[in-house]
Amino acid sequence: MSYPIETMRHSAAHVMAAAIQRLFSDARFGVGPAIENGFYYDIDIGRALTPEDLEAIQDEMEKIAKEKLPFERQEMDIDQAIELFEKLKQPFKVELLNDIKTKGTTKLTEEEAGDVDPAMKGKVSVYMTGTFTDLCRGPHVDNSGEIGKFKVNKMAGAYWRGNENNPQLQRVYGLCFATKDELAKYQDMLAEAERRDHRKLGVELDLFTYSPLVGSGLPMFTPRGVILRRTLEDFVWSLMKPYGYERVWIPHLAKTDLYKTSGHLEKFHDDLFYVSSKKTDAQFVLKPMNCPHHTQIFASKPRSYRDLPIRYSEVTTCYRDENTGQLQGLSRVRSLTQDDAHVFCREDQIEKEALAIYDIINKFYAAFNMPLRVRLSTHDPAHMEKYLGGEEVWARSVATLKKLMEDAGRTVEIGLGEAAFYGPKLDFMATDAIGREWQLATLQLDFNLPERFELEYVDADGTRKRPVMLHRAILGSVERFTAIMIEHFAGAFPLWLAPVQVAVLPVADRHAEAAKALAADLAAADIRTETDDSTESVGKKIRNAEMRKVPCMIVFGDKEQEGGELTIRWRGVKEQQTVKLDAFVAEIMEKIASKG
RNA sequence: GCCCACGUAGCUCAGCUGGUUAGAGCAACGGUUUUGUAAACCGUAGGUCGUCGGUUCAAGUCCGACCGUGGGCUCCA
Repeated sequence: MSYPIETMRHSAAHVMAAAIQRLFSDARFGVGPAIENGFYYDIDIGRALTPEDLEAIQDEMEKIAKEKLPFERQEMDIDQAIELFEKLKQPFKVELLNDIKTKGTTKLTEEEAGDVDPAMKGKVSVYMTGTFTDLCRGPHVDNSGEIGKFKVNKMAGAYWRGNENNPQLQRVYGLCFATKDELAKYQDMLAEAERRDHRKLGVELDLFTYSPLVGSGLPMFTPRGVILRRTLEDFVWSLMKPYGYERVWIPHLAKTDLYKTSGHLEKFHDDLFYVSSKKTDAQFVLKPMNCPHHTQIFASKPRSYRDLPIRYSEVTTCYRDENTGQLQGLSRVRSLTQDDAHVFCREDQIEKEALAIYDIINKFYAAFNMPLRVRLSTHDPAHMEKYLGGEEVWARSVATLKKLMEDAGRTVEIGLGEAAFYGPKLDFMATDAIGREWQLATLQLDFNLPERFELEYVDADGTRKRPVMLHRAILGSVERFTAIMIEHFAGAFPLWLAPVQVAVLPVADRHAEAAKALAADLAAADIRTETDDSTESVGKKIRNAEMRKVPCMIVFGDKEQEGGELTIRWRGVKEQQTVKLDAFVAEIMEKIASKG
């Protein structure tokens, strides 16, 4: 008999709870759902779990699986269940039952409720696995032997019901798959992800660094890392420029008044860095985003309908005071650089502008071989009170975005009611080389900021109208994107991105001078070149270049110095190639131009 | 911010239950070698064991605070 994987994973959570109960008889249980790739259970055993405990839990689970204990369902009145779980000393379960009794659901928000089975009104179901009894809606597998292959793999603190005012429980995670192969494949993927970890490769390849004196979450980029960043930025700019984008520049500080007007102060006040002045009473903040500044450039003079669209772009750093515990390598930082742009346009221009942005996004991700998935977050027509602007404008904008994606031949997932109050948006999810998906590019319509800042243009009929604002990012945050690229390529960047593109390796001292001259020639053609004139063997120089993942090596000895041909070794390829300098430069230039 | 784990040379790691001058490999530096496709050989230097405080005759090792890093705190009976 085969079951849906979610059923197996959820059942595995029960089996784990049963194992934990055998090992720690006074354990109190929170909730234990199936999750992506496995399951977890929140527990409280009065002390911290150790890695040895996790192994013991895994062993006990395997025993229970062998015992093939049946999952037995029993239905009872809620009061009866409360009595049962009080007797079992399970206060968290009793709390859930009281919720069901008063609210009919354990869901935390109203929106999630409403899937209550009418046949179960006033009643709940309880599942028993051996001596372990759990409040559970089910369904489950028949017996504990049918939970597939599993591995208890990590633990972490988690607040009861996700609220930091509640007691903190320990969350024990497990992986669970139907077959051994699938579990092994997933574990391999995790191992591969670890091998590619940008934090590790960032140090090895000398791309970025941190300092405790500068502060956590504030990465600094080394010369090599900056080449990577700049190359990405330049590429995006080359795609944007033909569409009439212009560059602007804004300071990294602003008075709090700016964010009072935009509404961000109220919304993000805990996440801002405050800066005070001893010379004035004004209170400043480090900018957490750029849109408010950009509106002020737009507002700096009267605008005609003929001026629109106005497209401001800027690659600039923002600062957000994230919880220190949430910082993570380059992916979650306190100083993040956005490749930001804002388009101010008339409503009838939305389509054309959105199409241009889509084109830029599409071309950009194609260059990385990263497939895209698109999600359109829309308004909920039944609750227009939640949104700014009339339903007509919303319906038109959503239809425009939707049509755009359909014309482009993309299937769009619709997130009904998931739009921000100020406008609908398109999010683009890119899949990396090991199958992980990242939300990167985004395109958002904004009816709110033009309103708040009272932006206007004079229309053809002489009346003042409000422009629509489009926010868009292609790579999101440069830091996060760099991290994803490092992992996507496992540090082995293609030629056009590689910080060092060609390494010239002189065979002996007597070749060093000519080798350097060759390197200078290549550098003159804008090829990033380094010469390794250390007194090491050729084998060692090749090994070093391979370890630094330099895409192209030129071994330069007597042959090359006398004949006019170069000996080329491409990264990871044993066979060498012999070419003339001109042909080599042409080949490299061609590869760089085609993003090879 | 909260919970848990971790922090020994630039990097990767040893250092047993607290007990003499804290070790190794790679990297760096010096010398010899002048090398032809993934590691030549010899030597030198480099650490207030994250920081500060405490316990002890004695602390890298135990305790506390702070700093930093990692896992998680969204997945709902």
